[in-house]
Amino acid sequence: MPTVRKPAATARKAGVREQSAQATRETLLKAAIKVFGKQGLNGARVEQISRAAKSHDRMIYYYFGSKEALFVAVIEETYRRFNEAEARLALDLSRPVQALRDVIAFMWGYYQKHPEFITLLNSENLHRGRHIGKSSKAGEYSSPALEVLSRVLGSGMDAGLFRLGLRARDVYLMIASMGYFYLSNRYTLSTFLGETLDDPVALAHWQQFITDAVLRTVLATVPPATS
Amino acid sequence: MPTVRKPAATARKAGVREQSAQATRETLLKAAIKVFGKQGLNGARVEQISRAAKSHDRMIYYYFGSKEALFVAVIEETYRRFNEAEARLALDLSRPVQALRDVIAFMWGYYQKHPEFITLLNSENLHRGRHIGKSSKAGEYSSPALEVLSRVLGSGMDAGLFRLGLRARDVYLMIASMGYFYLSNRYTLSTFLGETLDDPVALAHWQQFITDAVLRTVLATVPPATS
Amino acid sequence: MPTVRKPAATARKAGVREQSAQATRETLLKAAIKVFGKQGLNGARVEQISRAAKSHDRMIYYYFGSKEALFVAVIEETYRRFNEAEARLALDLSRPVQALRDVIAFMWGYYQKHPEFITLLNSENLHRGRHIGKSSKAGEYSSPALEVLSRVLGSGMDAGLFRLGLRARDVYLMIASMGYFYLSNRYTLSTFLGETLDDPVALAHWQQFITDAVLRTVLATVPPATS
Amino acid sequence: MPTVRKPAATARKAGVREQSAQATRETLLKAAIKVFGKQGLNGARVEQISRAAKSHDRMIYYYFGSKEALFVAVIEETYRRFNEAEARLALDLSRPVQALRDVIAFMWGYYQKHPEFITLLNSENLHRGRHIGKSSKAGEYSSPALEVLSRVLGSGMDAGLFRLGLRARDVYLMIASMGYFYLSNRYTLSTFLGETLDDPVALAHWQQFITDAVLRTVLATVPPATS
DNA sequence: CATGAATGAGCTTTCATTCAT
DNA sequence: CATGAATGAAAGCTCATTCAT
Repeated sequence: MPTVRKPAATARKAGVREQSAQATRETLLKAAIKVFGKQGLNGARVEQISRAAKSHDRMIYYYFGSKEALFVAVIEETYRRFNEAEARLALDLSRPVQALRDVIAFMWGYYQKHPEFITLLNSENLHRGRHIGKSSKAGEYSSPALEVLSRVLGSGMDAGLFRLGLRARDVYLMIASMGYFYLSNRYTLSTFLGETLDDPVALAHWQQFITDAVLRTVLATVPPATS
Repeated sequence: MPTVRKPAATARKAGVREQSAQATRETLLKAAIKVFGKQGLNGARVEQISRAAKSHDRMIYYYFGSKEALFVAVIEETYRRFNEAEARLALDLSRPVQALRDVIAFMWGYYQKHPEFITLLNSENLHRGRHIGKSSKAGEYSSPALEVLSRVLGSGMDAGLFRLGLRARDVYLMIASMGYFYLSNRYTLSTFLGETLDDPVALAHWQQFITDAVLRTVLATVPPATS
Repeated sequence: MPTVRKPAATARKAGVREQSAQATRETLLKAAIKVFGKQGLNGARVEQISRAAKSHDRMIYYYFGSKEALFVAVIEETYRRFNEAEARLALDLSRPVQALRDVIAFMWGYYQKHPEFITLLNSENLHRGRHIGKSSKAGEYSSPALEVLSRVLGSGMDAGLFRLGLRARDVYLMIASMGYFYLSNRYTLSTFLGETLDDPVALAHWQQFITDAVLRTVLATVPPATS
Repeated sequence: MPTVRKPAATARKAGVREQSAQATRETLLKAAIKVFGKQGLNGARVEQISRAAKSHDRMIYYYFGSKEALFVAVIEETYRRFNEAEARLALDLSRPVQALRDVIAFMWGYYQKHPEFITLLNSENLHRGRHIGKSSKAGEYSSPALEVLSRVLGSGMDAGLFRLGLRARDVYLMIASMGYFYLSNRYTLSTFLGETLDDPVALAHWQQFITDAVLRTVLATVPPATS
């Protein structure tokens, strides 16, 4: 079993060495996110990553132990970032409809800005979640957004705006589905639909449609036609 | 540059030989669908495929020219099957709501019965649609369902049941999204949501939710609470 | 799991291909015996072997699957050869003492002519017999010599020459010990004893001593001093 | 060329530092004996040793200069211990037969209690005694037991018990062979003989056999059957 | 004295592909 | 048409060793 170094947390002084060690590890991790996030686990090459980090293959094994372990670290970091971003989402619960629109906009935006997130999740699902399973942090991944969404829905129900009995999980999945799928599958969809999905107009239209669909699903009273 | 043989073209007599050749080709293709459909393009091994087909690596090169070309053939065949299945879908246009339910049930069912379809599309999208692009049959892939769905929506609108201005494409994407994403990402979602998505109850619930959401999005008049 | 080719035993005609394939496999095996037999499992390099066989690393994996599997094949082959040689040993059971001398001479000679045998056994014992354990032919390794020796001893006992109650196993071990140890450990022994063990005189003396010791151990009546 | 530090030589004050330095060196050496003694020179990993010593790779280079040099030190120390143990052997020369039995028992016991001794010697012989040759202490390795044994034999001869003309070296080699070989090769022998060699009964039997064989080889008059 | 970080050479192994009949 | 043998490039990984404090 390879020895994996976790940069010394116990170091008395945060000297130059530790900093640079941390830096190496982090540079590698960032490079790995980029490369894995473009090519998936299988497609990525260790050397590609180490080169992108201006380091050496060897360092990946020094800090992470194996390509797979690095991938696990990448998945963890990616989730962490996503959760962090979700946690930063400031919602005005007193205006449930707007809050819901904001959640949709956030997720749609996040997927667009972080294509590596999509690729990594696809790669991980190709492997049937094997690496998340291995992760010791698996428990911490549950979405803070779920809770927030739950509060949004609750406040909407209290206000009589949203229909009762809705589960945050379902609404969350709906929002995620519609955004994720569109972006993840845009290349085959392009061929299938015979049109571009990438241009700003198409993207805006789809955000509008998601929003519309979610609101119609959630609202107690049908809104008048929006488009 | 490898010479790719299309058996039918060169065979002198349409005899036993050609048949067995066709059979070999088809066995290889089927095996390739299975293997690519489980591991993706990168994860699949040429030998795995030839062994699954009880044939030899060499035959893959004989019939298809390269691993990638085989993958293209697999994608083509997979699309063909999907379109064929969609084409077989018999809808009663006089009952638009039921027809819509049937479309949803069909797609949800198809994804479930054909996990290789999902994996293949994911793999193809990972490669930004490179292989579909290479395919000469790219034009034939557009969904017959789209057209059917278009007619369903039209008939629903005519009957005053569905709201006007709906695009079949959007509704199709919505249905596809919600089914595909759920199944494709079930492993990471399981961790994320902290619950199983695979059991019959969960699956039935989600079909119900999709149906509900689509109907609410499409219907001119809000239905009373369904669940 | 790598696919290992066993050269087609089912080939109708032993054509050039099969012959050359067999040849490649055998050349690799012979080279492996030489290299493993000089450096042990750990010390040997795959490339060393393939180069010695004027073949390629790849071929080792083609025919044997892994370095370890090749080592297993080497151990098997080495045992096979040893057993074969033992089996060829023609003993005159009517002259038990001479027969015993012949067994001793044979084993002492075999160890000297086959230093790789010693090195391989040492390497295998370093690994606690792991590879022999893996071998499917493990059962076939028991020495034919044991049986022959058993008959020699029996006939000697019947003739009243050898003392009763002797076990062939013990005598065999004694002969093997004294020959094997001397040759296997000659380098450290040289230092330890401060003399050369390799020269013909020393070798002949030791054979004489082994013979003497074994006979004294075995004979019912003490022979007169031999040296 | 690495600078090898002999702590005692450079230490200014024979204070705490030197002691702890000596301690580190010794801990490393002990760990090295263990690891080399289990895996041989090739199989052992520098990191394994430093970890077993709760020290660092670097320290091995600091104190010994290289892995090989450490191995030399290990061989030296191992020989030293063996000689020391032999030297402690108290023999009653007035009872030559018993003294001989004691020598046999000692060596058989030592091999059993010190499997690392066997592995190290095997490893060293695999390398044709290269490291002992490098050792500056090579001269000191000759066995004190040889001399003792010589005296035992002499006194036995004087008493008319042992036959004349016996060389201590030969008897020593005989005793060593039969003990060492049995233990060193027990794994392959197990397979070869189809029986366990490790259990107490088998071990006791073999000690008995060695003793018997040695005595028969040495005694002037045949003893009556012992077993 | 001690230590974490870094390194490059080289190891075993894998893979898609082509050769030779 | 089919097949076993062969191949080279490169992948992931390991190791003893040295650097920089």
